[in-house]
Amino acid sequence: MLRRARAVPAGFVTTYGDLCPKAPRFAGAVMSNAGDGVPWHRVVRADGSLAVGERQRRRLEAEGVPFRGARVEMERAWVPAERLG
DNA sequence: GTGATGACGGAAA
DNA sequence: CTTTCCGCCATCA
Repeated sequence: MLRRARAVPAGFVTTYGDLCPKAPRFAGAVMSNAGDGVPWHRVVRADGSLAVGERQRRRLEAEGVPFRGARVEMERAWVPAERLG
């Protein structure tokens, strides 16, 4: 799970549901626990909205993640967890 | 063992 | 498109 999160390249994002389809909430809890060492900012909700806050958005924009209003353009930035490895 | 909660997701109105 | 409601599995009190 965390392995996938780490495999997400800069400029792209994945979703909690991708990392843990059976318990997406659990994925979030794990990320929080993981803290640093994982690009947690590249993990967003399935609809592209952010879960953490402004901090996350800044990081994503800095990496060139396309935004549409308050949400990420999943069509462009979403990389399915399956493709990570 | 039980009940409540959460960095979520999908369906319905 | 937005707002509501229920289900999911693991943790914690």
